[in-house]
Amino acid sequence: MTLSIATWNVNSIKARLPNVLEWLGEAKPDIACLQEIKCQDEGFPREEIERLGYNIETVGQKSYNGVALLSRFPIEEVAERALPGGNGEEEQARYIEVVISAPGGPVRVASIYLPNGNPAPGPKYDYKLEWMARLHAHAAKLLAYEEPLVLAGDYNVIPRDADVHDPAAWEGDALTLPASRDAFFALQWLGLTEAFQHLDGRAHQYTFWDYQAGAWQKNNGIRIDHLLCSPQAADRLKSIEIHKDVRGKEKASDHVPVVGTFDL
DNA sequence: ATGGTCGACTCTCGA
Repeated sequence: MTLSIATWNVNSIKARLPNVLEWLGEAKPDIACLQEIKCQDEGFPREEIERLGYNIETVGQKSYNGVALLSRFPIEEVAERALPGGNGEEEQARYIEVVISAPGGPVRVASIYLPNGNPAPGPKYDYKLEWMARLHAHAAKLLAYEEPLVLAGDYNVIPRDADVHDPAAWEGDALTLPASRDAFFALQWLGLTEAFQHLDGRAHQYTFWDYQAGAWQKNNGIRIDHLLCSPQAADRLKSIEIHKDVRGKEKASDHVPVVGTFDL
């Protein structure tokens, strides 16, 4: 039994609905983690997506951020609607974690929109690092369950120089700063496996191309959308694919889907 | 080439 889990920063679900429906219809992921839905829960186009056979949970926010989780299989529990460890009130909509009743057994999946952090240094960068520290603490707790777990999303971290077209152009950016990379690798040292590097690892395989300056046409991209897997998920990971062609469509998001398949 | 991309929204910010 194969289970496919995708992540895609759609950059507004309303602006992207035709693209999202087309892609879901073709790729047919079992589970899809969406980021930057940029709408409140009541504004999410549920019916159109439910019609394709998905159960839906959202954590929305007006104008900015917002995450969603789509699943062909029942969502038996919404474990978290925010990343634990925050101080509540000004919480941004960047995290949802669910337990899905997949045919091969339960799988815990989170849709993650990690703060961008620019400009760095500054309060936005501090918030990014604080958020990553909270994610580290929460992931440590989840790993103790020793269950299949996939933390999928826009991490806003370029792991290696090989994951950016021009490392010099990104020097000093919050997506490549050593503290950002250190925090990202600290998640892996906990025991999480980054699916792309584990199975593929090729240089210059990107998941984001800026709208500006002809970045897509010049293939000036970066790889910032990742699947992090617990040992119980990584052991069953069979493939990882970046759906690059999606970036070339009309009205494309600046990110493309990344899809992992598992024998689960 | 005196602009340069998009999306949400009140007009300017975030990415």
